[in-house]
Amino acid sequence: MESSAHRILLVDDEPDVLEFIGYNLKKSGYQVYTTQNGRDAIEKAKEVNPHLILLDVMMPEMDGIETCEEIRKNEQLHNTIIAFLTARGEDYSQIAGFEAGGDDYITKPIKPRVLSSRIKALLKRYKEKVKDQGEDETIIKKADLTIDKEKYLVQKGDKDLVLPKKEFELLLLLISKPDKVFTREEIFSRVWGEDVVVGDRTIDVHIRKLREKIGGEHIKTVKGVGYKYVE
Amino acid sequence: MESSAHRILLVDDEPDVLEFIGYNLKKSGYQVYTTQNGRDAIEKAKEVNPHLILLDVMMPEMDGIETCEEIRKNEQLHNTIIAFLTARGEDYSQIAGFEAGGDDYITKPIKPRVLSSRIKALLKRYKEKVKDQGEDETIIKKADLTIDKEKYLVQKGDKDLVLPKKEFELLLLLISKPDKVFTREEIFSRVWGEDVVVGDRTIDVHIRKLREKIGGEHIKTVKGVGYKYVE
DNA sequence: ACTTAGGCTTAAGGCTTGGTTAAGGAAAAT
DNA sequence: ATTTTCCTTAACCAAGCCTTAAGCCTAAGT
Repeated sequence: MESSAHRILLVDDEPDVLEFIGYNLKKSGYQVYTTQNGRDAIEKAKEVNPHLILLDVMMPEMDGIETCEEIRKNEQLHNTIIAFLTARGEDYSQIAGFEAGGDDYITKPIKPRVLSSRIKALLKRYKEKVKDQGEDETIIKKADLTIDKEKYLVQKGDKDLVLPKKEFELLLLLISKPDKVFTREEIFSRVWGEDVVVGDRTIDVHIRKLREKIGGEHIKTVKGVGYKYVE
Repeated sequence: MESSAHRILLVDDEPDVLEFIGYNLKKSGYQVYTTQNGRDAIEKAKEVNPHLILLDVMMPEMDGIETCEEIRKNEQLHNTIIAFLTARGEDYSQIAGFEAGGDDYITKPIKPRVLSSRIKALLKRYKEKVKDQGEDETIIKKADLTIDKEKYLVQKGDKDLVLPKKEFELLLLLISKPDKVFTREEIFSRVWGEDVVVGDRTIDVHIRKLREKIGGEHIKTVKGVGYKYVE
């Protein structure tokens, strides 16, 4: 029973808080882990792969923001939901929190009832997040194309193609939802990342190379909107 | 591009504030509408159905709280996020604000960077709110028409039509409220954006092309007023 | 019947947007 | 250190969407 419950990692430097919140979470049926600082938190997170991390912002040595950024760097923990705990009135940290990749923000003092419903909502979101990416499948087949995420390999018919990273990821994105039009913005943010800035023509060039390799009929342009993959 | 961006309605009695914040929001890619008092705000809100309303608390005649309560009475605007703008230190108004149905509370003076990340978070919340209720549908069906926002595709009967961007968005707008008459102003503001200026005949031409493609019987002209979609 | 207001139609150009190519720099492989 | 591959940029080109302009049509008012 325990192992099927949701795992929550609780991080705060004050033992009283750990005690109090931890007790309430356990009572609600969660599997609770605790640490008292950021560094241990990262270790523990890698170890137990929690569904949700509750992270105090104000901690000595390594604060919550920093810890969050560190956690976000870990591929394995990509789906983990992170929520910050903070004292009322620290507006500033809220902003930093979202920028660091946090998903929510809970102000202390914490009322158990509030916390519990908030966490329920967060875990619901977790499920959706995971479902959206859905197919963790390493192999995708579409028409005459076979894509192997793990091996970074694409087969067209019976020919093997080796695509460079950017081209591969672009293809993967488009093919993940056939017929859906991806805007340039979407493509940038999913393939290049939020804060990388590259010129407008960069996508075109990659699209062109893809068309060259997998056949132009599959990738269609919707002018003024974006690109899509069709069978 | 315009109509697919998030719409923000900004309400403040000081033109300077409208100018400053408005400029920054536009730069961040939002579609911005402004009014200088509560009564106009309610009108504008009904018209453009914004995702987010930024509402100054201190305004002559009808203050932000009152405006908020009024807006909350409107069923159509039930999903709209409302955030208050207020000078630091007016703590009492914060409580009143939440009681009136506000979702957040932003203190002036406003730093652009702070505002932008705050708004990003708010709009994220909007999406969840809407998704929970299952709105924001990507597929709309009306009579013999099927419109797929995601695929940017219109099906009439069993024929696939690919509409250019402006035509597509125009159709989307009209069909979003069948039988409602959209004035030319409304259409300009929602499809072209607030600050784009184009001649009067432009809409006619697009309407004509739409009629040509989806059948003239669906789109009716109401002389002197505007256009509407009927079954 | 004439006038006028408002919308319809058409075609032509401008202008936005995407395609193409080549070249230079960065990164990785040898 | 050298070579090769990959990514990005820039310049130019092509396509077609968007807008405009001008004349036509219809309905309503004079």
